[in-house]
Amino acid sequence: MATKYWLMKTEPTTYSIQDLAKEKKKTTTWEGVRNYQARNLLRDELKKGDRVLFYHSACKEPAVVGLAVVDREGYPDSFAFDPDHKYFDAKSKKDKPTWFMVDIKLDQIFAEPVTLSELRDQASLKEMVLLQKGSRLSVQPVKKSEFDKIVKLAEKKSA
DNA sequence: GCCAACGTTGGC
DNA sequence: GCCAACGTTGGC
Repeated sequence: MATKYWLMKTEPTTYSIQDLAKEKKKTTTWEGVRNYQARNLLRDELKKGDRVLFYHSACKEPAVVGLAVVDREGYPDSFAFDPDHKYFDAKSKKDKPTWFMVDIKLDQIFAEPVTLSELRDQASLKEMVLLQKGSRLSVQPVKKSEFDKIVKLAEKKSA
């Protein structure tokens, strides 16, 4: 199976790439996705070894801040089963879970994040899901060419 | 803090 | 099945 490429959004005030770097094995569960389109991707499409652009949203400088790798493929989001947790969802049953999550592992933190406005400046990135009007999918597919371009932009900035 | 865009809910 | 009301996302 060919490696696929994804972009995953997080609000850094909730969970940042620096938080991921502090994790014992630099891995974390990616729980709390409560959107069906994103759920389908987590459940069916993200495969171990797939590459991830780690994106900070709803902050001063929205940007791709680094890279991660899918460490565990989709499995039921157990946070949905905990009535005391903010991600609890009574509709999701253990024998028939509504929501799924993956685990991801840090690959690298960019020395210089690639900002949203820099992404918009690139003609070759015009078709990125992230840049489409009204797009707010928190897990979204990325083309290999887009992924490679962004890694190159990050390298260029920190060179 | 504002507000456009989108997703979900629920009455009918 | 329609659609208005509401809640959320996320850039600015």
